Amino acid sequence: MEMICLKLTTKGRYGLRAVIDLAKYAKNDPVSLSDVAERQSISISYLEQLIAKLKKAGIVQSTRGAQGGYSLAKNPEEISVGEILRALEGSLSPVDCSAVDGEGENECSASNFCVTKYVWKRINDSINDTVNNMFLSELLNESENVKSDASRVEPGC
Amino acid sequence: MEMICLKLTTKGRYGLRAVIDLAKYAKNDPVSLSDVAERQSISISYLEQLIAKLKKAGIVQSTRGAQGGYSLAKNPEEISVGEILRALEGSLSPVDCSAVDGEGENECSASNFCVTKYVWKRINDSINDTVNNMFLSELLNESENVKSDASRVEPGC
DNA sequence: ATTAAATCACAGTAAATTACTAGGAAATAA
DNA sequence: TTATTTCCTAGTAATTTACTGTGATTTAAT
Repeated sequence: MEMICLKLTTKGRYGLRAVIDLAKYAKNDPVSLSDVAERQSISISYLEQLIAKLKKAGIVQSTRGAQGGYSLAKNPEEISVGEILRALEGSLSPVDCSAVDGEGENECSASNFCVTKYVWKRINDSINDTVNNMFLSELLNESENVKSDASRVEPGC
Repeated sequence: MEMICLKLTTKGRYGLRAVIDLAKYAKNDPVSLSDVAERQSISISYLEQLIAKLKKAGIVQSTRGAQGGYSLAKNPEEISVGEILRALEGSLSPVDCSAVDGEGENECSASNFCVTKYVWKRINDSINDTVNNMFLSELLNESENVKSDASRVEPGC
């Protein structure tokens, strides 16, 4: 299984905000990226690139043309934070040693085994356990516990 | 409490290898950085910068002059992977929103609360739980379960 | 049919970060 | 005194990030 890459870049941060925005505003009709961009203070061009990754991963769906836009492709309880971040950030491990995911191909040979691999694997596992078990629905609930528009954020958050 | 930054850079990767190297080879006398550098295939200049961070953090100690070098400043069971990585990588959170560590100063105001903060906090907590509870002694044990020199690694691992 | 609104695709680019290298000063054992 | 070592600071090439720009394609509304 693929692993996510941290520290998170704007791809992951902005992209997650965009997904949350869609979950809140695209319940009936799709919403245009310009709407999302304005609400989230992200440029449309950049958002386009992020949403393309999300679409490719089957997280959002699009309708083209006027009055078109984007909406979620699945129910919020079926979308994990893990799949969102992986779609946006790519499949990089904290370190680029494929031994970490146990696929064995480029794995360090037994005669040259790395202890540090053990560390990266433990870190990876804990990150993935966390994000694969957090679902968009949980975030929406969290945001409703707060009075104001929880999808609006300070720059950098 | 400070949080570590992932994806890990060469600072964290090389630095952890250097600490493991010291744990294995500097049991009696300090070992010089040139020895560590050769064993680990890392340039001395670069290692000097990394070891300076480790010294500042109280993880290693130095003896200057000829026949000098470095050794651990504490017992392996007292040195967590978390403190090693934080010393090397700095205090960055996955995202640069200080609300994550709960210090409150730059915290997003309640009227502008971010849901995403909740996500970063959960990720941070899981990473830190993991690395703060892994100790150098555990890595040394792991490495002894493998026949060959476990502190030698492939480049990139 | 035309137009306006939207997705889609791809190329380029300034700024920041990473991963080093270089040069030398200071300390100390032999 | 000399060789060996830590210590300190500055510089720099390569890479990555975080965008912007241009334009084609699709479609609803008029």
